[in-house]
Amino acid sequence: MFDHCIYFNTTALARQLEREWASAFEPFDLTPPQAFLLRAILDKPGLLQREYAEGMVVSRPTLTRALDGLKLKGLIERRNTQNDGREQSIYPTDAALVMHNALNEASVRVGKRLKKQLGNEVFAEAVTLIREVSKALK
Amino acid sequence: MFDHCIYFNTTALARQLEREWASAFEPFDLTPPQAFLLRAILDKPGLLQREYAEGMVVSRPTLTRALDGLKLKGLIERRNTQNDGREQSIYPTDAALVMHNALNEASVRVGKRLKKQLGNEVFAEAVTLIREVSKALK
DNA sequence: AACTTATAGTTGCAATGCTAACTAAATGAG
DNA sequence: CTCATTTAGTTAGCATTGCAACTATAAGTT
Repeated sequence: MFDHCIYFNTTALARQLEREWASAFEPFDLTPPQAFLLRAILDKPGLLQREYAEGMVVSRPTLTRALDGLKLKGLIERRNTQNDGREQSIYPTDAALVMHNALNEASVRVGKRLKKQLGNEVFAEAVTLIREVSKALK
Repeated sequence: MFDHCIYFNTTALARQLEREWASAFEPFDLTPPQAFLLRAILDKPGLLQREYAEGMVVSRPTLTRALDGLKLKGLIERRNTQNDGREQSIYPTDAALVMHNALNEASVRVGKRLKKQLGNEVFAEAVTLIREVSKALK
């Protein structure tokens, strides 16, 4: 019934992908949103919360709670910045640094499996179009 | 950083689309998941909860709760089936029947707007590819 | 007939996400 | 300098979602 509906098909796909990446990150005891945020922090440490929220395309309240989760697991810390009393910079802890490569590789592995199943071209085309739709909505 | 990641881009798009459809269904006081489920029930009334769950590609617990919401709004009712004491068939109430066309049209309108922005071809191609990825994950 | 297994639906729990409303600090205008 | 506005981050409240575990009924086995 909703075969041609972009909302229906995209949200369904998002849920399926969530499951795939969840099992990929399970060995790290991280959910996909936590793992992706941590990867972003490991890639570019020391940014403001606001900046990570923008990068992850989530609201600031969502980011606050995602960081709470990572903090609880001892993977990040918040540091007050020098100049501005409102700001907090985020840094990975040593425990997080250790996971850096394995985390990225676990994610890449899932992607590769999908690419193999779909063919590189179809996969790349899919990502491109998804991004195009996303861009059109901004 | 996650420009080529299908998980990242799909979940981000799903959240954007959620917002678009949320505002489309706001006049009906329905969230997108509620509205889509109701549309499915209006289109094919009298199926089992299990069957709607399959159709919507959500788990049965999720469907139970979505129906609870629609029930609370007086839009559906659960009827015990004749043969099997475990089963419940779902029917729309008169209040729901009245909304049928307007509901579908509200959804179509959002789709049309997006199609216009993207071009029919890009839009159709996007949906096709999203479905292909989805299928590959089954 | 008695016992095991499968199926329909529900409930508990946890995670993600948003909007609205809040605190605290910085900036800008008069 | 004072007051209004903006910005960074948090908190409250709600909806969606899934997994695991549960109840109740049906079906299949011995």
